[in-house]
Amino acid sequence: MENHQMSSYDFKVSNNSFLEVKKGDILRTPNKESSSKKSGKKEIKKQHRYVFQTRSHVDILDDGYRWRKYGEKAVKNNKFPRSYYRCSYRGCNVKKQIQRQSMDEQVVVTTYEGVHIHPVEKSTESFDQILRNFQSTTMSMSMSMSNPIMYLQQPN
DNA sequence: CGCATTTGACCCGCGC
DNA sequence: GCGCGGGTCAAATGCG
Repeated sequence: MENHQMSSYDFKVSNNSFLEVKKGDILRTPNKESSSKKSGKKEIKKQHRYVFQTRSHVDILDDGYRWRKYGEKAVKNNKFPRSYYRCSYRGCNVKKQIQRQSMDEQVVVTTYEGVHIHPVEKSTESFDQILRNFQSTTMSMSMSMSNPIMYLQQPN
């Protein structure tokens, strides 16, 4: 269908759904570098941002970390609300937002923001494996391509 | 009883 | 300056 470059990975998931992973662009601080204004308030800038586009009927994907939901807001162009999660570990400011596409109810966009400062609590069956694979691949890809897109799908 | 979720209010940046 | 869209807070509630 799409004319994107796609790499196929086999991904074992408990469900019968296949995963379609899309790498978002790494957004860093634009022109503003938080010079003055409120000092000691929000020093945290967006460092890493991974955008996962998952095709599944469940929005909650267990990646091994414990998340605490802290908000939910509806976005303008989508009929489904967006959920905001945060890592429960103290000091770990990793955020995560989950949004379902209105066009395709099955498509769930998961956005990770930041890096964890602690190891994974639970042993994820395959998600952390795919995550690892995904990260290493996209890192090398992002250097050459500005818009790396990957598709992961599970064969039945 | 401790922790996660819920949900409306609040807040902030931006465009008009 | 105000309204809007998006992000976060926090009190109440729920649940194991």
